[in-house]
Amino acid sequence: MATIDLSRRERQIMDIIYRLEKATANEVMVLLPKPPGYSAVRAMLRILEKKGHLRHIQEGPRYVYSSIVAPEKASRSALRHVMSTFFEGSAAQAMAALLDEAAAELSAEDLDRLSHLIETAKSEGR
Amino acid sequence: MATIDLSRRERQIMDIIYRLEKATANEVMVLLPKPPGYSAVRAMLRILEKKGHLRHIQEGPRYVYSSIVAPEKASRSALRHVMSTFFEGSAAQAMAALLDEAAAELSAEDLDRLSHLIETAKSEGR
DNA sequence: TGCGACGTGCTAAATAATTAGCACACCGCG
DNA sequence: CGCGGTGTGCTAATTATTTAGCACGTCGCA
Repeated sequence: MATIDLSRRERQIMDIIYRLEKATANEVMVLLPKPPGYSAVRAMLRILEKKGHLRHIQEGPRYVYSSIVAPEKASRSALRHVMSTFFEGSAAQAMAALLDEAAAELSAEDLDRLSHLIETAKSEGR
Repeated sequence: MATIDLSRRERQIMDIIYRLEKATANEVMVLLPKPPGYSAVRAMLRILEKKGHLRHIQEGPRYVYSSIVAPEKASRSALRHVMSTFFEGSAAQAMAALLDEAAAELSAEDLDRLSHLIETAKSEGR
């Protein structure tokens, strides 16, 4: 169920596919650290599919792979994992760190939107 | 520089050590998924130390391992990694997801604190 | 038609990760 | 003392991962 029991290459490939949403063997290959040969990548994709992490559709002549679990769901468990590993499971701490880390790249609009989300959460939480 | 080129066991062990801040071989072992034998764990710790990911101090009769990079720094890059993998590099999107995912477990105080942090960020960002 | 570029699957070899085992040291205590 | 428990390091074997190679199919085009 989790990225926690994937091998190194498997994890690297899953990351790429999450980032791209869908990808061919070639696209995966070029993004891989220390890219192996083409058939190595294809073999890994086939393994990941057999293990139930990926599916493929045939698009024209080639396979396009995508994740079985919805990106949104995967992102949630990635966030949970970071929370539990580094922030004692606290979302508030994680958000604070995120805010601090990325403050420079957040626009005023981003911040307004976030304020608004928080206000909404407050009123719902009562 | 990142967890991205650790093997599966190495990653699992680093996660545990980040979570605990510091840990002995025994502590690591019991938390490991499908725990291997004791000497397997010690071997991995030694390898991680040699690779420069861990250091140890001798505490009484045994070694206590901790991360070389400060937990705070490690958490930042973990967050960045999640951001770039799942949220197109956007901290705002990541925070929104975090808020949504964990809304139920956030107290009113948490939310107030976050509002305040955001206000601060707004005024600084001008 | 027939060749080259590109796709696939499968398999076996090379490499890396993971593990257990042995040898030894130190301590506390009957 | 001397033995059991717990710690360490190192090494070699097992097991898993990762890779390249081969055989084959399809398409487009000279």
